[in-house]
Amino acid sequence: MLQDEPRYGYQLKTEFESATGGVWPLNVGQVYTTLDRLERDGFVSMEVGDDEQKLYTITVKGVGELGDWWEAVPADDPPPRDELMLKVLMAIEHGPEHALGVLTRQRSALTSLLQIRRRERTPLDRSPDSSPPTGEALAARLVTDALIVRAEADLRWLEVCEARITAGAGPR
Amino acid sequence: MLQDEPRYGYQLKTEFESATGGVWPLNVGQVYTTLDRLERDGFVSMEVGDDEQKLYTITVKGVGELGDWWEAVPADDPPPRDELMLKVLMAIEHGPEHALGVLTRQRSALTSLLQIRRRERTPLDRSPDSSPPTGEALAARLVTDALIVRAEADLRWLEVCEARITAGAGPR
DNA sequence: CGACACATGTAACACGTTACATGATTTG
DNA sequence: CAAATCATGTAACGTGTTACATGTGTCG
Repeated sequence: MLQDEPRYGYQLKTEFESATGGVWPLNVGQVYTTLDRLERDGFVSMEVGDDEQKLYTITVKGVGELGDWWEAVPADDPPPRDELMLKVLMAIEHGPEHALGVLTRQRSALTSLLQIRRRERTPLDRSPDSSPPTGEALAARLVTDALIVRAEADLRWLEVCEARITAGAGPR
Repeated sequence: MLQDEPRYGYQLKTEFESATGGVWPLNVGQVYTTLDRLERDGFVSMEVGDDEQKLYTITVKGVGELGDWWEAVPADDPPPRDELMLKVLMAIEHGPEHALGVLTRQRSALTSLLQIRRRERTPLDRSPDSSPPTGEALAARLVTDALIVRAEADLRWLEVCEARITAGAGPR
């Protein structure tokens, strides 16, 4: 956001929340601690205006870092410790029976969660001439879409796991 | 793991790594700090054997907590702060042109990453009578599967984002 | 005999996060 | 005038993570 133009701390909070469709509430305090740390590392600089309020500006170093961030694809080596994966792997370690129990429970929980999310997904593109969503509505919609797509992926993965486990444990 | 039977700290490290197919290396030090914290919270208890070595046992309280964990589906409210989502939403905030650039770059990066992973996926189920993978091999395979499925989901999502943005910015 | 696995820990840091405290300005 | 919004911060905590230090046993 600072790349756009300098901002106040509080402003960053409100704009962040509107940019993310209100799904990610942000404690203001965290904005200030983060800004302090960014300043410590030389990524932003701060100046106090006549009104005692603090304007934060991104530095050259900060712009460079940001450029890298825009390009970077979220790292994967080692793969991020994911709770679901961990849970399934540990369940397997615990024995196939236990693993199957955990898997089916996770699967049914995820299925109903998915249905809820599909229903929650704002159905705003009914008529063909309705204007596409913008701003906060768009952001909220995209987040929901992402959560749905990810849940579907997890579900598919759980099915793969079940298949592999029954294949390994059943007919042997 | 402790639910199975009491273990040494070092043992937890090695077993964790083998249970996760070697994809998640674990600093031993972390095992001990974590065990200390678990003991502090009353989830495990420790006793020193005659050989000066420390055996960690799960407590009743710990078993209860673990039971909850097995059942729980990874929380989602508010949705986890995800780097990719954040990046896309911030790119949109920055303007459609910038967003499209970021999106296509992310998409191509993810596509090639996906191809690499698909190739890396150990093709061990060639012959129909080969025994299914077990232990470490199974774990490693499942992790790869998960990463692939998730990457596919991210890719689909990126396409949805592109569609919505071009629909919102192009013909308007 | 030297390297490696086994085994245990400590100190320190960064980061995300929250609870709390304070004051100015705007608006119903 | 009271409540909400704007605006700024601090102290503290928990956790993930690493670097470092130390010692025993075993095996080629």
